[in-house]
Amino acid sequence: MINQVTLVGRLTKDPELKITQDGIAVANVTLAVSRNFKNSNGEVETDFVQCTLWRKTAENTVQYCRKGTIVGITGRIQTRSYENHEGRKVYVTDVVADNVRFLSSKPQEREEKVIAASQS
Amino acid sequence: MINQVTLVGRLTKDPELKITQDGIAVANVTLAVSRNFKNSNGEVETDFVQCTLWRKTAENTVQYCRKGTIVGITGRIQTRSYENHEGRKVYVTDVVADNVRFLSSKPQEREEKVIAASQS
Amino acid sequence: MINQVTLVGRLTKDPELKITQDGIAVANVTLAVSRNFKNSNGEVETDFVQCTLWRKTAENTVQYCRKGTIVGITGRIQTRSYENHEGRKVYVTDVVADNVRFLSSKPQEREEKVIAASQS
Amino acid sequence: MINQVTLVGRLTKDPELKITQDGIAVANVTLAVSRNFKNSNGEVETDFVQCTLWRKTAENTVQYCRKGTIVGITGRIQTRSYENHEGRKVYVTDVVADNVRFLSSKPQEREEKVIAASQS
DNA sequence: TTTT
DNA sequence: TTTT
Repeated sequence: MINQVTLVGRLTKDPELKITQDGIAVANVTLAVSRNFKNSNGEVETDFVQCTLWRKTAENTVQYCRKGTIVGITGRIQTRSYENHEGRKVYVTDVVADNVRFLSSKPQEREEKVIAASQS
Repeated sequence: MINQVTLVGRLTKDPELKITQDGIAVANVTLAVSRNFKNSNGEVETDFVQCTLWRKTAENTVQYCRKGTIVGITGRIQTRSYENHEGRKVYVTDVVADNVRFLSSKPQEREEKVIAASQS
Repeated sequence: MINQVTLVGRLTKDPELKITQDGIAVANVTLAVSRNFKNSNGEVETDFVQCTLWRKTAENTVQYCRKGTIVGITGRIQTRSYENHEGRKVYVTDVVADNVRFLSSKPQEREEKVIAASQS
Repeated sequence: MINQVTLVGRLTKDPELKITQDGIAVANVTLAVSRNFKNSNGEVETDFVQCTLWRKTAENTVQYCRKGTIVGITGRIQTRSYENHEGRKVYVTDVVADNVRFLSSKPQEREEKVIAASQS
């Protein structure tokens, strides 16, 4: 069967690396994907799509991308469920990336931004 | 920006037509998409993906498809949010179809199944 | 950058396995993909798309598929060029598969068909 | 059946508008799509994919894009055939776009470049 | 809440 | 919880 997703959009935040209990690198990012048509109010709507990146893909994205970077992601849709603190089953759907491409010109390094911030 | 999904899988239920307050036909279906590799326990895992179909697409799917029909869907991922009865914001993610293709041999009509059931 | 193709269609012929000079298995197949709208003459048009399968993917397809089998292929578009016998450069475009899924019910074995043919 | 292509790459030339005999706008462009892995010589290979754009899509692309612009195209693969001047059948495969997105920062206007050229 |  |  086929489950294939292609996204191009902007990162809504600086991506952050987490490490699972098994020592595997992960990053959860959300992509802002603006549509190319306007709704009845003349506004461009944008979809916000959650994505999960693993290992090298996560590490590279955290290293090379920032809030606002345009990124191309291919992967598949996945729904996981867990029990919340009230014992209710909660469903979470996201795109598990198998590939991430960096499409916008190299963003500022974090260091530079920190310096810039400390000077303003 | 790009937000493009292609799915091929089986309907987990007979699809049902609903009509919105504005008189528009909708159907919510879920697709069982088995992966083509096995997990560490040697089992084929399957992803369950929720899809929303509108108008003619909804009507045709309800008319021609049944539980188990193999269906190809193209569309885009969308996340909506609403407040649940406890006033908490709940996020729901699904695929809004722009096209549905019927890929398995014509399934039994509902009538036939009712007859078959009443005879067994 | 992104180069991603998803096809679902029928094999136009029984697939055949070839072996390259380096001993690698290949199969060249063409997929008949009918469109889901009619042209101005009320006919459903169909696109014929050439695909190249390598190694295990080629072997499995040759083993499990026949003319008419519905198959889902994901891959990328590639253009190769070569000089023909007249020294003219010829360009050939096809889809290099990274994945093939078998979507139609198991087709007849070749042996069975041979037997059937010899009995008719 | 399904025939779906997603490309992100750079235009190899300034796109040009042509008008068919029926008065319809067309543009033929080719996209340079670099792969994200290296071949055995350590080089990044790039695929060159021909695309055909129609009407508004053609007009907008010619107006807003230049050689080098990063562009996202969705569409379907199509093979046409024609007889060449020697009476031989020639097959041409390209991607017929149903959507084009402009992904790189606004490129220079053609006028500006002409001015710049005339001043250097 | 899951399909063959 | 949202990006330019």
